[in-house]
Amino acid sequence: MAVTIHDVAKGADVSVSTVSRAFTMPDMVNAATRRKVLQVAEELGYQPNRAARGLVTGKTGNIGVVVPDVANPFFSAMLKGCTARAREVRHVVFLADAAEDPRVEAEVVGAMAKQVDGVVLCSPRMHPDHLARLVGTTPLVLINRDEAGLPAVLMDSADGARQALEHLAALGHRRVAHLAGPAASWAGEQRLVGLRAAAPVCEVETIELGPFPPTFQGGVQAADLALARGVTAILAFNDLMAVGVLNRLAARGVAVPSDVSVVGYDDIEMSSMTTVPLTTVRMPMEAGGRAAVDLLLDNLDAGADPDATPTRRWLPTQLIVRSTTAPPSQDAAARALAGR
Amino acid sequence: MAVTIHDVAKGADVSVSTVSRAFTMPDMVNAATRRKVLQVAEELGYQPNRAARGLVTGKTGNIGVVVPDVANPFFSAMLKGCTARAREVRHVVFLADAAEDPRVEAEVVGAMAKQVDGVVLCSPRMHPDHLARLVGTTPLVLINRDEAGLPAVLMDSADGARQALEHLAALGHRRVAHLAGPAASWAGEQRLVGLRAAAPVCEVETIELGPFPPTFQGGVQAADLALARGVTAILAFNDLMAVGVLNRLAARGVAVPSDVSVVGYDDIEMSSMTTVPLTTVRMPMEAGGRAAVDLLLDNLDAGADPDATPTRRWLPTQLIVRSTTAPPSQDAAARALAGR
DNA sequence: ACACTTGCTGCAATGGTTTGCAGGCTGTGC
DNA sequence: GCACAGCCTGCAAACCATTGCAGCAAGTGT
Repeated sequence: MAVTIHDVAKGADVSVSTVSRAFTMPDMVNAATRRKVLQVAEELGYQPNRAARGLVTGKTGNIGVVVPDVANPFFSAMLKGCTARAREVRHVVFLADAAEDPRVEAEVVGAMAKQVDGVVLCSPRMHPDHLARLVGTTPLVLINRDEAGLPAVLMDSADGARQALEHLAALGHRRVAHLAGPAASWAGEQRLVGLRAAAPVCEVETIELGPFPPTFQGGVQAADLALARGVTAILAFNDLMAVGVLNRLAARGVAVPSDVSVVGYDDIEMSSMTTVPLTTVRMPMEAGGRAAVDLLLDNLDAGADPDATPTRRWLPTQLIVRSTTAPPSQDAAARALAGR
Repeated sequence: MAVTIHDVAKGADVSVSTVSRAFTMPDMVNAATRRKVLQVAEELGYQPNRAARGLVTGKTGNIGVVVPDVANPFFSAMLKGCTARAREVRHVVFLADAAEDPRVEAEVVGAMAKQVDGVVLCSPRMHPDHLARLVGTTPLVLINRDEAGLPAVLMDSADGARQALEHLAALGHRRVAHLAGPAASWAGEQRLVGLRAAAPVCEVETIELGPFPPTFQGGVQAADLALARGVTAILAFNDLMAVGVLNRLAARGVAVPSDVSVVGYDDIEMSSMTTVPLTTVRMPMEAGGRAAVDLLLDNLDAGADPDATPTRRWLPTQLIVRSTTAPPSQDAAARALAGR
């Protein structure tokens, strides 16, 4: 049924080798022959079977991507970057959704390992030991996790935290809550180190709350706790949580940004669509996806070359100031000062 | 590097045939032998190369999924359904993002055709002719598009429109705007037919506006047009647009739902997170993805069996009433009656 | 003791592609 | 007219797994 290289060979009256070369090493075949082959291939709608190629060359032209949850806008944006870049370099992507389960993460890379040239692991939650067992199975690139000798694309979350805190400090906030996400999150850790480093120099007191689930509901839940600590500003683990905070605040009648300022992380699409658009630290999600496939491919080319191997690629983050941050009102500031 | 069936065979001191059978036809091999083989395989971390299997059996255990845009929550939910179901039936998915470009759609299915058992096309925008050319290349299943003899999973958008309109009519609305999405959308057409059928029986006058881009901005833009026509309710093509409408309405100081009611379609996550939660027609996106892979697999099993082939699978839609719909205020109703 | 069935196992062919090697043809320089 | 180089091209092996067929040993029935 499907048209193979043999059909093309027959049609162009050459051997399969020639057809193969016409595609993969064009200047080794006579121009006229090549034209003929390509034309026949076109007519027949022939496309080489990458799987078969993979068997012999070890390079399939496929790359795998594993995400904890495709439906999470943070990861779907990242995935978008991966697919877009992959297409540009004529690769195809294998996708696996780990359903937020660390065990399936390991399992799925096993399932695709043989069919891909390498795998991009987006914010893997899996245990370091499991990760270690995967090394050697297939080339790996991590996004937002820094482990052993593995190449990784890292977003400068710590610096993002600094930017956010400086912004709040400049507005006059002196007491701000930080809502942590999942305990196992590398990005979360980074934010904490950034925050702790910046707090003294900004002269602001930070109240660390959490961990909370990094969801809308997590934000709703956290908002009340933050409020109880009498802060004038809230730094949420991500935009989803920030939106939850916003909602809860509105429900309780506290005005944003006059009573309380709110800052998120990520800058997902939704952030600019809220009734009062969200100030947030933009994470370069799509760029991260692109960078990861580039890194993967670079490492593949480098081959066994020992000194050209694993690298980290740092991507900058940037504070996007919108409308949920402003100087605290007199009242709010006073209450915060009272430390209530 | 990678461990092959030969390594296992050597390790277990049997032939490759036996190893192969131990995996694919377990009861054809002696229990003791099988145990040994499986154990060695486990130790070595062996996983069969599905690509190689595909070459000889014609069944790779991979399925392809093509979406117009992974970052669109509607499609990422659908994709989630596909990956989840695929995993349950021990398949792996190939993903392609067509970047909303009808031409890439065709191209990418070509690129994966040989490596997958079949392809799920989510709301393909491509021209019927191109679609026709793809048939025969590889088994296909459509989601939200009804074409020629192709198997498809269809969501009952028309009925959703009816539900929405009946709801509004019952609340007392007599003049409602419908904001159309992209002209080429099958779902969009369906909604219109549902709407036009329901309007007379509900005794409501519908104002058809559009097409608009199915985005937040599209909604912002459309809101003013709808307002100018003096309607008391707005039916938006999807939730993204509905949120845009909500935003614009808020900006212009018109109260939702007292002045104007708003209804969306899809029920993406965001819909329940808006300051006033959105009433919307839920589309079973994840279920649609799951149904599509089931349909694909069923058709594959049916094989060439001619009467067991293409089918349509209809999925119901359901109105989710939240807080953006209510009876129109006296004022609003009067203005609408005046037809302004 | 014999023929026959049953249950396992191995051999070898198969699938689509790439690639090292060798062979053929043409052209060049003397 | 000859040797030699340079282009092209084809042959055949290799990659990893599956599967029809045949072989072999043990068990069954008489």
